[in-house]
Amino acid sequence: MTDPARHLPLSPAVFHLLLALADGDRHGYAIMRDVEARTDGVVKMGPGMLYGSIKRLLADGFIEDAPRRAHDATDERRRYYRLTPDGRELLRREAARLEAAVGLARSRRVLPRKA
Amino acid sequence: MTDPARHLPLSPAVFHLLLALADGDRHGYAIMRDVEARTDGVVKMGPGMLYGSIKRLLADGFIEDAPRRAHDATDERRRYYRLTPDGRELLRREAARLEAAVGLARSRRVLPRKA
DNA sequence: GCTATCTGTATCAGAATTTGATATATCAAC
DNA sequence: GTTGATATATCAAATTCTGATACAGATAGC
Repeated sequence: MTDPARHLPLSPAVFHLLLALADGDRHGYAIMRDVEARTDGVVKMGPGMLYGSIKRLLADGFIEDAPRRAHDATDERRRYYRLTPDGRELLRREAARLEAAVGLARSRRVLPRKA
Repeated sequence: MTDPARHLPLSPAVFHLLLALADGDRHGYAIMRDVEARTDGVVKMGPGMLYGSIKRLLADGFIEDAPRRAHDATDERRRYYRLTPDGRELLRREAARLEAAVGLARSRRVLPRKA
């Protein structure tokens, strides 16, 4: 298993890329749309960022190719990806790190105290 | 005022750099120690990252030089920084973004539901 | 006094990442 | 059949990050 700590912290783009795969396999373009929609356009995913990050995550074993889903055999072009167990663990750790960062921001009064 | 949205999202290092200044002025080396301590070493701040980011943040008006504090006039070398109002706003927005990202992670079951 | 280590600021070259454009092709709608 | 959205992919240039280096004052131990 690739040591996850060496890959932390993740860039915002990579975090959201992995997060887009957390609740089901997606192809590249769908990842891109998901990320921009869920972050209200704050995190932008051009094709360079998208396929560059995918290539690296594949090489590091955090995502892998997923078999084409039956219900959209319509579009031949699509290439689907899924999280590996390592990828899910990496994402979980990064999410925990972000949670801690938010807690720090709260304790330093950058964010209001939680209701 | 520099449009804050253009600078979001922040890199983890820059976020923690600003956060280190949120509860009081600090000099470079103290920022470095604060960041590494508060993130348990996950976010590493070498001198390149530190002074490179400081230079950019000064140029963009998110931090500024602070007058030397009276109680440590002992060390002549130190150069203190403080957040500008824009810097504080930028930090607040980034913290809000992280909070939203954590919420997303929770809704996708990457993190357990909040106790 | 001497020396080692820590503190402190700063820059630089090389590596890695990100941006933005470009290329190519399929698909859906009209 | 033409347009625009979908889809994957690569590339050069810009930016950012890493790790080393440099320099010097402070501190602690011997």
